[in-house]
Amino acid sequence: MDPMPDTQPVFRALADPTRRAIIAMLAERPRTIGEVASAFAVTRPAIAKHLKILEEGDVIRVAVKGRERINSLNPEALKRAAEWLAVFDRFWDERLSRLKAEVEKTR
Amino acid sequence: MDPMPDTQPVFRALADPTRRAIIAMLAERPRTIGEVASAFAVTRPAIAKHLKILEEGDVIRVAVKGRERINSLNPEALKRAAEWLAVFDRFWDERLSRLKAEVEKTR
DNA sequence: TTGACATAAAACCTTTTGGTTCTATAACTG
DNA sequence: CAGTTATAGAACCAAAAGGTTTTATGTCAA
Repeated sequence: MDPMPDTQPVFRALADPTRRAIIAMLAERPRTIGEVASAFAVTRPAIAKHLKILEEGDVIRVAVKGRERINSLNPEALKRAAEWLAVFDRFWDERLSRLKAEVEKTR
Repeated sequence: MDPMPDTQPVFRALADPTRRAIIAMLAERPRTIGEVASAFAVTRPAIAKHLKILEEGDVIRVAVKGRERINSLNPEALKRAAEWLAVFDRFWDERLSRLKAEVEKTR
């Protein structure tokens, strides 16, 4: 009944406000776990767990560089969630929906 | 850091696959709790709880009619989640993002 | 008014979530 | 090599999530 079955990990990743804030941070630029953690009041392991969940949802990609793990945003995953929601676009903006369809077709 | 603070109830509502399926059902037409429940393997109270969470996120609106509660989709709430995600659009489709901005401006 | 029906509400249970602290391990750096 | 740094990982905890069953309650229909 869920129109797109593999959206679960993404929506799960998006469910927590700290994780959404991390997404916003990483949209700016890639960061190490330590850099991300220093921006929040919670402990490093807590942030590491959030990052793992984001990784499971493919919302972030991790590059191991020496002893550092550099986390960067993978916007494609967010696109999946956005597309799920786009199915309902017609209910609140018929016009935008048509434009979107046009763009999808012609690109 | 979360660009839009009151998105939490919506994203929370969207986090569960059963609730997303309910959203899809109600997009079709409004339904009573019983009607919704009959489409799932879980019990009626479980569905009632899901509907309450959807209501808390303002994703559905409830009209009490006699002994029935008629649940209908409120797409505006989904729009809020979609808009949060739209901030990241430019990362995966620069062109669509510009079109969207245009639509917002001229309507 | 009596029974069936739609839902509410309480009590309870198990698993997951989001967090902690403490202990390792591996990699740079002087 | 020695010390510091970046992260991993285990063990643990409280609260929330998702579910159940059982018990009420209000409403419709005969």
